[in-house]
Formats: sequence, C-alpha cells, structure tokens
Amino acid sequence: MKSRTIAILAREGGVGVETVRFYQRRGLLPTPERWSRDGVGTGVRRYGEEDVRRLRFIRSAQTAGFTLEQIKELLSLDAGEDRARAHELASERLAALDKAIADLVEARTALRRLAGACASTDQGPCPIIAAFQGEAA
Amino acid sequence: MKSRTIAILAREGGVGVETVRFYQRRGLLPTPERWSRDGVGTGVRRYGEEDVRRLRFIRSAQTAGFTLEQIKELLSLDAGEDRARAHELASERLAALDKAIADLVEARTALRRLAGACASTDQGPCPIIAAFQGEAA
DNA sequence: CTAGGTTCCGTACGTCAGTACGGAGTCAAT
DNA sequence: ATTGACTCCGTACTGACGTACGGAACCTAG
Repeated sequence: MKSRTIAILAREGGVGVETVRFYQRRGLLPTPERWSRDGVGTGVRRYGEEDVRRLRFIRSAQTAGFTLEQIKELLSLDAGEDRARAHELASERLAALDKAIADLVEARTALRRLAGACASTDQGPCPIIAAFQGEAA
Repeated sequence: MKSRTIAILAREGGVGVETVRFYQRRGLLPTPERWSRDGVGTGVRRYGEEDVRRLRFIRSAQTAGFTLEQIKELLSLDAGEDRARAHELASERLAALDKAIADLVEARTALRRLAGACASTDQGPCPIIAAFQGEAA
C-alpha cells in the first residue's frame, strides 16, 4: 500500500515536494507516521493511493476557484455527513464561477475591440483606452 | 478642469484613496503638482477627467487579466505609435483569456456534477472527491 | 481663528499560494 | 562502507495587489 515517498506523491499529483509539505502544514493532506521497513532508524513518511487522490482533488478544486481554506473544508465534509454545508459551498462557488465567466467573456469582447481598433488603421497611436471605455464590470 | 481631490477621484474610479496612491507609486497614474487656488501654502494635488478615465481603464484592464505591469505598458503605448506591440499584448492576453474561460467552464461542469451528486441522495456522506475525479485541467 | 476632516508621505503590515534554503538524518546502490 | 540522492523541518523569502498607520501640513465651515 503506502509505498510512495513524498517526491513520488508530488510527481503523481503534478506538484512540487515543497507544495506537498505546504499542504500538510495547512492541514489539506495528512502527515503519516515515519516508517522503516526493517525497523532500523526513524524511517521516512510513505504515501498511498488515497493521498494521490486527495492531492489531485486539491488541484481540481483550485481550478474551480476554491481557496485552500475552502478545499480543506470540502475535504473534511467528504468524510462527514453535512451535505447541506457541502451543497452550500458548491452553490456559492458555482455562482461565483458564473460571474467570473461572464466577466471574462465581457473583458474578451472589450479586448477584441481593442485589437480590432488597433488593426483598423495603421498610422498614429492605437486607441487603447477608448477601446475599453464603458466596458467590463 | 482639474478640480477633484484624491478622495473624489478614488470614489469616481471605484477604488480607495490608498489604491490611487499605490497606482501613482507604480507609475500607472500621474502625480500632478500640488496647487493652491489662492497661491498660499503648498496646496494639494488636483485631478481631472483624464485621470478618472485612466483609473477606470486600469480597473477594466484588470478584469481582462492584465497585470499592473502590463497595464502600465498599455497606457504608455496609448500615447505612442507602437501599434505592433499593442497588438501583440492584446493577442497574448486574448489567448490567455480564451484558455481561462475554457478552464472555468470546465470547472463549472465538474462542480455542477458535485452539486448534483450531493443532491441525488440524502443520506450518508456527499461524494465530493469522487465527483471531481478525472476532471479539470 | 479654530476645530475637524483631508491630504501627503514613507514605511510597515496583510493575504494567498507557494518557493527556497540549509543542515541533519535516512535510504538505496555499488 | 561509502557515496549520492532524497527526506525532514523550521524559517525566510517571493510576488501580486493592495491596506493600514502615524504625524505633519493643509483646507474649509462655522
């Protein structure tokens, strides 16, 4: 089972070793006991499938815009029964995500106009500020 | 013309006074000379329409994901002739914007499934981690 | 003319999410 | 058994974007 060293866990999760340690300090990942096969010395910590899944989940949740603090809460909810809270967190984030997407689409429209205005003539200054006026949130 | 105090400029631009000063330090907004109507004392700095426009542009460009450093460059280009550079900056950001939007849409899909999985049953833990597996960039 | 609110300025602090460093201990291969 | 890579741990630093503080100067209303 728990055969991975921290470097392997990090690689499988697509992050750096320092990041794993950072998540442990933040309570997002468990810090297993040190362990040595032959019982000699203090050994190093070893990680299993479950840790890889948690780590990958953290990355996914981050792309959904959750903060590490919120992800920590989601992870704790995963083991518990408080589906109301889980649903609440998800809904809040979903609304924020909708707004973020709308904002970005709007910004893209404004920016396209900038690029267009810039390309439409080929002399003099590019009217950058004008291209943005009245746009975006 | 230049009749606004810094607090008024800040309010019209939708930011705080300290933020205006911060932008000045970063070279995104000009720092006009102090000026007193009656010629007595050193006076305070006054701001006009142009400053409001610049400030609003900064906010818009930020929602388009430009960093303050890039916005500074855009502002300097606005006065100049280097439309090739302006076009380059805009194109780069446009591509980044497209990717960001796609990522967020993907994250939203994953999150919707989470909320759905959570709502589909009403007992036991909400399968949060499972709902995300294999999703998102 | 005085009380209060503002402005000005430098410097310090805050947040979020890491990244880097350095020395001691540990592990795996030769 | 030695070498070289990796682990552990605390602490410090980064970068992007502000926010707060504190004292002196200033401006405005009563």
